[in-house]
Amino acid sequence: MRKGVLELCILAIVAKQDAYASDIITKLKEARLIVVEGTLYPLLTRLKNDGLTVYRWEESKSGPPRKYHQITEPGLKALSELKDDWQELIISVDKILTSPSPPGAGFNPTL
Amino acid sequence: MRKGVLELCILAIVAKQDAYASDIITKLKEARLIVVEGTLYPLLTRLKNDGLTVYRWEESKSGPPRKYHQITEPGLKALSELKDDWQELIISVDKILTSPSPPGAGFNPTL
DNA sequence: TTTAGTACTATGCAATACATGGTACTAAAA
DNA sequence: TTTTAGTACCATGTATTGCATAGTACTAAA
Repeated sequence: MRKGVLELCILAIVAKQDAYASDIITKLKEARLIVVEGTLYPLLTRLKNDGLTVYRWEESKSGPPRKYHQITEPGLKALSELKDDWQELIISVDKILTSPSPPGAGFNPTL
Repeated sequence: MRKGVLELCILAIVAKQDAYASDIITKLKEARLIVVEGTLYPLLTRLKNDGLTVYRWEESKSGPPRKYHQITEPGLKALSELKDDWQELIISVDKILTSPSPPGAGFNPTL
């Protein structure tokens, strides 16, 4: 139901600019979404295996080479669909949370 | 991360009025959230085991007795916290989706 | 007596997110 | 030179969540 929110965020990030894992974690953290390596790496592998992203290696002056992830055409399409799903979920939950209480509800002498 | 959206919806529904399983499925469906029995019953059991709801049996004229679920004080507290979490998640995802692209992003001659 | 409708329950599976630990490269400190 | 710290990628196991499937049990109508 609420499947793929993290996927949505990561696709959105790499759609804006190619990024490697630490980049992505930093950007998620800036939005107060705490994600750790153990979550992110398998997810990036999944996105690649599904053809939604590709990557290239780039050397770094301060450590091992970096895997820069880049979105593909199918990735852009998936991103668009995930955005729509997300908006629909927000609307659905909002309906539940704001729907009016029927008369008499909330009176629970036995609680 | 996005843990407990269904839990939020179900707590919100029973907080408004005591309900049994088919009631809840109907109300979720009205908000375009499709949930089946196999998902709902274990979740209702979990809520009860966590002390967030209690239930009472009521006889029915058309079938077996119904288990009416009712929210408890801890349940109301949990509902309030889940609502806050949900709002924060919406804000976080929105930040990711609307954050500005850095200069040069989107120019990918190798894609 | 059988069939249909309603409602609750049990079991197993797949996906998601996390914890944990490991590998490997660079550069600075001992 | 060797050790330590920092950066970055990867693998494995586990808990939770949600779903599929199948089964049980009660009532009422055919």
